[in-house]
Amino acid sequence: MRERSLQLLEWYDVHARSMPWRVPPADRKAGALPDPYGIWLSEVMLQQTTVAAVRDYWRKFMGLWPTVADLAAAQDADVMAAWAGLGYYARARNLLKCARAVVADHGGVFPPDHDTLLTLPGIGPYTAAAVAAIAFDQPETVLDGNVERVMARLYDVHTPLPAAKPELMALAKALTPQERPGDYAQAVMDLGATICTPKSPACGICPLRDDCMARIAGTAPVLPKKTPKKPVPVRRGIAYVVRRDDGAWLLETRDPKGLLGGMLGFAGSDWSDDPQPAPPLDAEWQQLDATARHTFTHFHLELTILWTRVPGNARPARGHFVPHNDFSPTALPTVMRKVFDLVADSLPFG
DNA sequence: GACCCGTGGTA
DNA sequence: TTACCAAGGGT
Repeated sequence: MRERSLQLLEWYDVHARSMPWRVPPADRKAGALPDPYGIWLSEVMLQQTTVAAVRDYWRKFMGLWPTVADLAAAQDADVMAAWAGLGYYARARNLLKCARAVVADHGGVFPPDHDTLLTLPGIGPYTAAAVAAIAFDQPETVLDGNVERVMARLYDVHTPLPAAKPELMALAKALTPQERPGDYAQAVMDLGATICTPKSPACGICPLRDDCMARIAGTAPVLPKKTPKKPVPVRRGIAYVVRRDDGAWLLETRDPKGLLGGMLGFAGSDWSDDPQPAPPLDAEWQQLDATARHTFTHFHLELTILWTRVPGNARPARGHFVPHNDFSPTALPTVMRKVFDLVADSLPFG
């Protein structure tokens, strides 16, 4: 067991990917550790999200809020706007809750142990282990999609996910070394991301190829097995775009719970098989030729766009007018950004 | 365990 | 174009 983890660490010493939040293996071996705040921020952003998508957001957040105390003191709307486009917006809401809990309950310092980290909002089993291992070099075992795949192949596990998780966790734990656990955690994930990939794994250049039971059995490309997913339905809806004569846009902050919770958006109907009209004010609505299409995790959405212009004395039943100069489309979640772009492309007042 | 929750890249 | 997939967490 120890042999395999050492092979992986030697591979990582040469092939570690460079990331803005990462301390390279040479520096860690010399005793350097990363800022726990930056590691926590990166791990939350990386939940179900690719490294490529995270890089710029991480830099932006570190520039706007360099410490956990800065983030804890930020306005909710500013954080949600900065997160716009990254998805899974409950992460941003929990990010703020967590930062404020660290300041209020832990003296503004991230706790180093797994069990205490686990009590914080937005930190689950994976992120608690990742922060403990990467930021504090604790011998915790991370189990993410990469590690699941590497373990399933290394030991030729055919039990489908997610039922296989306990088994894969036990295998991953047995492989975790006491030396350099932080580098080891990152090494397994780098291996999964670059060599032991979901499709067409590069077994020929894998540092664990001689030990890999799935490679020997020829089953690596079909592992890990997964229980089939349900088909995603199509839902429809109506988006109402209102432009006031002075250029202001009618927007609303969505309910903090549920889909796109806490994010800015245009007023709209429900999203369902048979959406009911729900205009935010009385007006002569014009239908846009184009339809906004967007796919969420569990359904496809087709949005009909109705637009209108209203005078300065208009009083909407829902939402609020945002002056043209205060409005930034980048603060919108992607589906609302698509609506905005279609309106801007089709109408003279874009 | 089941379900909800975004987005962009890739084949 | 469709379907899968990515450093998961909350309920």
